[in-house]
Amino acid sequence: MATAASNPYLPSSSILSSGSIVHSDSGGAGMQPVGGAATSVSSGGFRGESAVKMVQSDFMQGAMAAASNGGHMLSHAHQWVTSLPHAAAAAAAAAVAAAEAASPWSTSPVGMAASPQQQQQSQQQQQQDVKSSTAREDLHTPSTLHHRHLGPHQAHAAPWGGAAAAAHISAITASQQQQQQQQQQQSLIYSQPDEDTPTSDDLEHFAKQFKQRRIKLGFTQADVGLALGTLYGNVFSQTTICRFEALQLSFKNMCKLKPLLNKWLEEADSSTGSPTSIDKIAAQGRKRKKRTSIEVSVKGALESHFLKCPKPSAQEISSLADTLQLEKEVVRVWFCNRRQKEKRMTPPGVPPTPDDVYSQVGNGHFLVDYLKEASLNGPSEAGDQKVTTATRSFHQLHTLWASSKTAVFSHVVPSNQPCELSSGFELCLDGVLWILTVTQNSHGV
DNA sequence: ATGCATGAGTT
DNA sequence: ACTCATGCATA
Repeated sequence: MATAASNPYLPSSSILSSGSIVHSDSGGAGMQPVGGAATSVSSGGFRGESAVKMVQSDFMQGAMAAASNGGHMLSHAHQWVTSLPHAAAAAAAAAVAAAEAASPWSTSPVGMAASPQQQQQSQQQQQQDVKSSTAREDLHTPSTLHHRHLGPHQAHAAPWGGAAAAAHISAITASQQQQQQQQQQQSLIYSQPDEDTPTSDDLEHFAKQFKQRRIKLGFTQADVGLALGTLYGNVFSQTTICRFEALQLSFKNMCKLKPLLNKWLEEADSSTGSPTSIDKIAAQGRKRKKRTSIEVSVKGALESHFLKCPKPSAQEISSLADTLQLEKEVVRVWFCNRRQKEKRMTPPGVPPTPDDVYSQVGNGHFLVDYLKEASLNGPSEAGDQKVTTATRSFHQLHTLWASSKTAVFSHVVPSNQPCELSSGFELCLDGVLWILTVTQNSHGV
């Protein structure tokens, strides 16, 4: 398509000037204090607001998508192809065949005509999600939400709102319809005895338990992925398993995978011996475009734009790409991924509560404290002990912001272009706009 | 564990 | 051109 295929990507080196790129990303992951920090942070915010339980039943789409996943790798070959497409193709083909034959979802354990009772506390304003032109009115879930003190721009789409809104299963029964709009803020969720569509809490719990058992049984995420392939014909990567455990998939996606993982779990649980004979699937044949590493400052600029406009037009993307000296395609993809990130289960979009705002950032301190301290220090001069605090707060802040783990930090936006050695960030807390600036040796707020 | 990427399916 | 499910490659 018009996407990658047509673009003459540079094999490796220069996408930007030169050494400017490299490193960067790691900010989010690498800087996390301890392994699992990300999880705890996100789940914390999640639970805090968990009055909203989401349930939904349409995973059809997901199933279809999954079914096709085995095939995409053998579709075609091109510029980046450099390695053995054959073996891979064969393997893939086999996988596809298996998948089609098995079609685990045809007899899916999950209720299919279930209740589309999900709704979200969304405030999807200019969001597009309204794909279900046919089915029911949509959920503009209004009033019930907390307001967000982020005045200006749009609120980000609700975490799962997008997907939820897509609910199209038409087998809605009158009785079910009504409940949708209500029960949001109520923790009272009728939980059907059956394991129909799980609630977000169910998923969270399952994921946690799954991970625990998996580790106890001595399996790696990759192992599970492969096992799923041999057992049900659908191979999954370590990445996917990882994301499942970390609740970093869309709600719908989580629902789709849960049954499979659950099966695996049961099986692995019982057969305490050597699992099935799984041979590794050869590495993929088709070579991807070299992963572009986007500079922090550039990333900040992108983030900034994203907050203003999550869905820039082609034109805007072009100019933005031009400004940042990035390929248009890279920018486009960045936005796509960024949007997708907003929709993951780990709730970036949950309305920030005061508690969130004052959430701890480490060392027993609170973010706001850091900011205040920093502000007292004022636009300090040289690097002293005092500045250290500000510095650290900034780093903390930046780290959290970079990883976008919580709603609070997602409001932190870079405010200026990286033409110099300084970079600025704005943070809106309780209606107060904070602007942090960092320069070479001094740090001011 | 996560950033950038691909591709099928939609709109 | 977008969304969504996924994953290679990498920090």
